[in-house]
Amino acid sequence: MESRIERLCVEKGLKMTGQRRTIARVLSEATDHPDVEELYRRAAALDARISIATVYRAVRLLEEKGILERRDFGGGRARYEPTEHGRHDHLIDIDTGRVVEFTDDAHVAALQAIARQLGFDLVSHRLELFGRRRRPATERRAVADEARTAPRGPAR
Amino acid sequence: MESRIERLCVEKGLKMTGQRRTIARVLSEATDHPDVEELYRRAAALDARISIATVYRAVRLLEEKGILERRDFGGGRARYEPTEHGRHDHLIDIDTGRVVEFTDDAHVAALQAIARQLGFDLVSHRLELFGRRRRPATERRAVADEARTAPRGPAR
DNA sequence: TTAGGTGCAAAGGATTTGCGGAATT
DNA sequence: AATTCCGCAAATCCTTTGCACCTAA
Repeated sequence: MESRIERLCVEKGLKMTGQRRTIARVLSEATDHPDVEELYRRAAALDARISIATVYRAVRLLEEKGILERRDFGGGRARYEPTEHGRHDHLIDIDTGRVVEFTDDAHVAALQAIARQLGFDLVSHRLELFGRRRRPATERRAVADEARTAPRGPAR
Repeated sequence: MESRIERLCVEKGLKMTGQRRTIARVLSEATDHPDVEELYRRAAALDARISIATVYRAVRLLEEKGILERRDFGGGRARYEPTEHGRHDHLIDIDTGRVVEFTDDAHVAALQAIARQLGFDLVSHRLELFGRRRRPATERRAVADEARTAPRGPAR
């Protein structure tokens, strides 16, 4: 069967080789935000005759075509996700690196106002929250006690 | 005279060499967000016997000491600015690359609420706006007309 | 004196690219 | 058949590091 990303590739007039089909499938099935290395691993598991250079070329091409979006969550490597129509931002768990998506419709208007105030039209924005998982109530009390003694500064 | 950053270095117990003093001065005088290459250029102009490796080592050290903050505005290279107490975010002019700072105190509470709702405590965040300079009123009308005909999508 | 800094050049990690051969349209 | 793509290895770009030599404290 034809994956969603593959369909988009065809619409854009891209030549569909076996490798590209595999990469498209991996991307279509991904629910996370894999980096190139990870995409390569997943693609190679389905078809061993794929090189990482091809993966790099594919994500670059798909980004140019607007099918993929490149993200940078720190850590030096780019991460990718399929372009969606519903805009969303990301919260990164600083302990595990896990990424949670959320929508912030309520804020876009506020951001536009800020930009306008500075003399700009808002074209796009990047909002990332870095957080730490909250513990259950009992444990949370202990954490609060600890914090009162030695408050931790903002991390990064 | 002793620059502001140099004073902070001394407070942190760093050994003040000639190179480091020069870099501290360049940083103290910067009002923008230079990358390492640019810092190197400015420092070398004051003291030719500085190597770029030293600049890399200095910014890394100063970041660890909390004197500098590393920024990533895309483009592959890190950019630096002195740590300030008033928290601020950035608006990047997509046409010129110029960076404008603004404060967003009003939003922090809202961001905390979002994080909590997702089960996290907010540790820090990154907010960047990408915008385009607004034109004067007469010209703006023309732009609006144009937009009504062919609305432009969110850029990147 | 000595712990820490510096320059240089080599090493690293992520990403791109030149090239001859291969697969798609 | 023409165009586009692929694998491989070499090349690039930004950043870090090993080593032998300085220098602030």
